[in-house]
Amino acid sequence: MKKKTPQKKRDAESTRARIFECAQQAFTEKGYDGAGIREIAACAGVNAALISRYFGSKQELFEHAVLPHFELGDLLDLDTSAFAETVASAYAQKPARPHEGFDPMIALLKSAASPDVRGAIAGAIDRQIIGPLAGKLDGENRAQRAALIVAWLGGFDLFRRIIGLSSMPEAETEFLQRQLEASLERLVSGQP
Amino acid sequence: MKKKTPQKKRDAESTRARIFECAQQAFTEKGYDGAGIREIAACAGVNAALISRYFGSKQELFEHAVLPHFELGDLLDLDTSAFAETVASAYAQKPARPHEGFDPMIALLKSAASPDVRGAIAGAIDRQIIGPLAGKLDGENRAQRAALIVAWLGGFDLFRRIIGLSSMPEAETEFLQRQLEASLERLVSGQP
DNA sequence: CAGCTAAGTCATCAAGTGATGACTTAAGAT
DNA sequence: ATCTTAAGTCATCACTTGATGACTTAGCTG
Repeated sequence: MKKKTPQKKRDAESTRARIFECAQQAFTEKGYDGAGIREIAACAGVNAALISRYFGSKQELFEHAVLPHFELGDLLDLDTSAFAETVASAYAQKPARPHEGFDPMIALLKSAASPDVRGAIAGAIDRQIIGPLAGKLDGENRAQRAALIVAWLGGFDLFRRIIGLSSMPEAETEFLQRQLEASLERLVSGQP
Repeated sequence: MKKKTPQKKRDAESTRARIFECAQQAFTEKGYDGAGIREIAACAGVNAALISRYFGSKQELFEHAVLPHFELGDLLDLDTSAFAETVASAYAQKPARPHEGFDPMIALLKSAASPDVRGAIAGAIDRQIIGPLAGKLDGENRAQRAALIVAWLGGFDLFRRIIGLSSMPEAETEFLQRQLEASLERLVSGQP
């Protein structure tokens, strides 16, 4: 949680961008409840009141800074056969414990308990992840299978990278990846 | 969050029990950060100061009231073949949205972001769940597989019952159960 | 340079946090 | 009946939280 680029003064656009970056990082580190407006403002080199002025409320800041980044991105371009392998590899290789920088999944998991943003989070996931992902799948119960994929990956990140279970450490990458991949494969293919 | 049994006066033991119940319920509903000491005290019909006196700190209250209930219970008696089916059925049939009463898994998930208790949670899971569960399993990588089972169930509960994804509603019990069971089966048996 | 507008700051509010030490009071023992 | 000890209360501290309205100041335009 340090200051970013040395701010050239009075440039609303870049100030806004700095606030975004700092908010993303803070929400990733501490979750919605844990991150304070003043802390974010300090990181951005700005007075806390400005954040309220720009975004109206902490809640809206979260919604603008974090929620839009719930997305599949490149993953959408993969064909279904490569999907499970690619995603499993990506998740298993994320660093196990100290995550620095913006990670939307971590920010989501750490903020899920806060009633202020829980609804918006659910909506964003449904719209921006489950929907598109379900669209890629074939067979039956696509939306449910998409949701289960998200839940599986979320649980993985939560217990490995946030709670930090000692049985899921850095070292075990390959084994974890294989297990993750096998379950994803099932959900992607939709076999009974 | 209502008052419980009408307190007969000056019975330390029953007061302690009332505080425990209220704390369990409050932590389940709002998580560690969201639940306040005064709120819990009010529910127990007791002054907030008493809680500090009894337990020293909110953190210790959480550790005594919630953590000991992370346990497998009856599940430990099942043979491995029945395990996946039983657990999948139990999890799929939990009510999807408004959970009332103490649910250790929900309390855990909602409190995982709080640095005050994260470490203790990790320890409790490792000791009280992963350990015993790994002991039941055969084959290789038992602890890792046990951890993945917990992560899978945790993710399921988190996205279905806390975040409330619209694709995992009450109705879909059977389908979700089948998917859950299939993945658990793999992790339990340890096949590649 | 003058002046206007947007960018940013300041002081402050009201509410709520967990925690503490000194107090009161009820219940059981003598 | 009194006395002691434990059970419970009260007032309060020191802080933090998000939010607001009035203020200052920088930078562009004419």
